[in-house]
Amino acid sequence: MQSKYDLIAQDLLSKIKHQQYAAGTFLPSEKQLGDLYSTSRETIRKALGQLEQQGLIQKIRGKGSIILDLQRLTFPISGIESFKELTQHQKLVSETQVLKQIKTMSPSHFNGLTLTSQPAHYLERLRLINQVPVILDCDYLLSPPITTLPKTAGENSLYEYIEQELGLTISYASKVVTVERIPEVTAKLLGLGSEQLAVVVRSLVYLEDTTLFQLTISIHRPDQFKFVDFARRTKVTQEA
Amino acid sequence: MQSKYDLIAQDLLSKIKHQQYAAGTFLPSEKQLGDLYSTSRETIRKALGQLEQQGLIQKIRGKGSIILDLQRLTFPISGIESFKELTQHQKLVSETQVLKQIKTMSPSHFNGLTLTSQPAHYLERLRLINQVPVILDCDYLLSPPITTLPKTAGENSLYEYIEQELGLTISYASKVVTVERIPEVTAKLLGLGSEQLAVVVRSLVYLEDTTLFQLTISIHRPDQFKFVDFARRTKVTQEA
DNA sequence: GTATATCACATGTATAGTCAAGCTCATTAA
DNA sequence: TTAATGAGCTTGACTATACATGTGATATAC
Repeated sequence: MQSKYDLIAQDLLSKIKHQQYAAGTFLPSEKQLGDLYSTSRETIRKALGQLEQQGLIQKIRGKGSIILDLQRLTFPISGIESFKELTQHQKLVSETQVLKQIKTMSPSHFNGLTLTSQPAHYLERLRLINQVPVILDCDYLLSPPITTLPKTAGENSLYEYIEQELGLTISYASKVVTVERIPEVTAKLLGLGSEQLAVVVRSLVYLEDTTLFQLTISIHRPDQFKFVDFARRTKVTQEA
Repeated sequence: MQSKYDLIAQDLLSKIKHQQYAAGTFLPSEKQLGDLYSTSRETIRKALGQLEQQGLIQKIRGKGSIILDLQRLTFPISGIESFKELTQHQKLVSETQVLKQIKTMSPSHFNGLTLTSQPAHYLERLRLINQVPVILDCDYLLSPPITTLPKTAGENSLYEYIEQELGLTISYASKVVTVERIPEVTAKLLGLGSEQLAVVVRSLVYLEDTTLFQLTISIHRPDQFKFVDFARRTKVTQEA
């Protein structure tokens, strides 16, 4: 069940997308929205806080919440999204080829970290957009908590299987993006010549209870790679 | 002046960094923290919300707030940080060479967007870490709101000048990261051979009142490029 | 005419309270 | 012994209220 402020945030998002609220104009005031949705101002503020965090609106003290231009925020790979979710939003013709699916042990080193090696399902998938290979995804799905992994899960949406079928809640991820020379075998898979550079995204994905459940090495064709990010200047400094 | 929950968030962050609260353990409960800081539970919750957003803690319903491993979150280029802030956090020996500083007009096209061309200060700076060139930054600082730009601002911290001297508040940015072939001239500046790929980050940076004030093209040496991101799975879907 | 004061309204911060729901553990009942 | 219950903790959601502070327009005083 979703909370009231989640529903309001989604409703506002939908109204913004359908231009019932136009970019550059102000939303109704928090009080007015509270009356509209029959809720308190704090609940409205939580909904608006979500939209602000995602870069859909900008709150200005004493004035109101102005709607930002959505055009400038297309194709966000920021956040945690599955390939299926990503391509669906962009309405692209996508395809996934499962190259390998075996049981093995997870690597003990990742992103310069030492991890405990655990039983895992190893999954290798090639992603194509408009028949062109763009990404090679290599996943380790740790065996607790993911004990069984049907073949169809990899072909369809892995996250859909994990969240819908297994009832697990994916919570957060840390990612490291680098540019590296890749082995000739993988370069060929992506249709690249030898001695080529590729964008490598290494992710550690965690569940709600902070359990690590997925390690992913995602290799992108550099000429197809595009990463769009929205960032807010944080007040809390990271220094001592 | 900072708010109470900002101060609490910073205090908790500092205590986590200094391992007064160890990774993997739970923070005191919201009620206990409220007593500790002599404040209400809601105020504590706002502070904890900030820390959760930044990936420092994970809140678990019914249990508490668990402290995540900071080691796994080093070198975040996510967010909006100036080069100086970035290198200071990492305690790196950095240097900035101002290559060019002239008045010109801002480009009318950027990231596939059409913008209105405006008077601007154009700034070209080479960033070195440990005497090695790693980034070439090309900035357009729009003339309203940034009318005067002393030479020292570019050499020291540009954001310090904008925030401290001019009293402007930097609020948010949209970034697009791609990998591109770059002109031989710029490749030489970064110590790269010809026909080389580089990571190009194009940013639009805005003030609190949604005024665009900065356009940046940041060209990174691919072998030195590293982007670390923390992401939470969002509940609010971007689809219709 | 111009500057100032004021007022209405916007968001920001803080507090106190209520109820729901998840987790842990001890007690109880079968 | 085992299973169910419930107390007491936790966080999540929501409401109501108060006051501070920024914005903008109007009215007032000079």
